[in-house]
Amino acid sequence: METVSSEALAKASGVKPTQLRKDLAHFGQLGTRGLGYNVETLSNVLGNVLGAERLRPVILVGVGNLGAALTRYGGFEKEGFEIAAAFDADPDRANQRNVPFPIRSSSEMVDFIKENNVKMAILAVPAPHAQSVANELVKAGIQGILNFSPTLLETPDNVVVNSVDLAIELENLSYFIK
Amino acid sequence: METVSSEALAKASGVKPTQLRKDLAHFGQLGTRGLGYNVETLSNVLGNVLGAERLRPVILVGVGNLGAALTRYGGFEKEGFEIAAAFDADPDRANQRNVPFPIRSSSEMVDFIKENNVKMAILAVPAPHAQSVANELVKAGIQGILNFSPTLLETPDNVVVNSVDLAIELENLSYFIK
DNA sequence: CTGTGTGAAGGCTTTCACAGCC
DNA sequence: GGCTGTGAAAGCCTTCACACAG
Repeated sequence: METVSSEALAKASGVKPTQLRKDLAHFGQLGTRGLGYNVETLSNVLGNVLGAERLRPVILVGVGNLGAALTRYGGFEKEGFEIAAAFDADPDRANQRNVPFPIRSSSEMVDFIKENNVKMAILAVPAPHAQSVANELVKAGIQGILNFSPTLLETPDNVVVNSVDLAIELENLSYFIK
Repeated sequence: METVSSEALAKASGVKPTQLRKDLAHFGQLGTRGLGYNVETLSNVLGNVLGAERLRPVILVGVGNLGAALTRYGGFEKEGFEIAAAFDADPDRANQRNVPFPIRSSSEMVDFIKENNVKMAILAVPAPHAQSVANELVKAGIQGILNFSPTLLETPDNVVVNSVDLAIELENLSYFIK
């Protein structure tokens, strides 16, 4: 399969063909009229746009129930992310959750971030600690935080936060039912 | 604290005061000019809107890494949801994850949904099984699915799907970094 | 003839400005 | 005077219609 149409891509991703074309047009003239998009070219361009050409290191902070599940999740590698290290305030407790790699003490976190030039962190600590840990992350040079705690994080403008609140996601659903 | 201003609520939730007022106005004349919103009244009205006045039962389907973490997550009760039951294709394997309540076999799922009039399901099965399990859920009467598998679920129009793809959430973040 | 790229139109959401009520 | 409710304006995103290239 050499080429693919906006129609096929749209169906696969659940949007309308025009939408997809408009969006792709943002990144240049990617398609060929009458033919569609060259699969390899498109894949490369999007890879660049998303920064997926290299394996991007991410750290996990907080190895409780959810954090431990994330280490075993496996879906991140597929998208080009690698959990470079996991940190917990109590590594011994966290190590009992048979996580596939060693868990370090939070005290080593800042140094690790700086030494390995890590830019992204997954934050899965209890809500009361989320803000203070986020502050540490920011100070250490983290630029993006995927936040799983039900907290509104305050960060400088140059730090991006993406929050996933599982209870709120259920609430969203619930609103539309009956 | 009897009343609260749109400004205070806005700061707490990370939106602008005008935004918040416009949104609340959708549900009627909730505030008092010059005073703000009565906390109790507002809480009751929003509770009704969101259907939070009663504990809404939800079932969990798929008790793997992520599913098990969700059972221990605890944040759902706070929003008025109760995991009424958990199902897995292999309950024995799943039971080893020390989940706080018994896990039933998938074969009992459809009956349970019908008997208990369950309307919402959390779907945390491996991607290859997501669609077929979703089909079963829909047939049994489920109206809302919180989908954690990286799959585009096909469902009838009267069934609402809210998908959370953890890898994509990281990807979103990544796009904004450097 | 097929299927992309794109200006224009349309629709939706946010913000503004201020009238109106406590 | 303080703070909500709301029409109007602005901004943003989606959809349409079609020109144009292969």
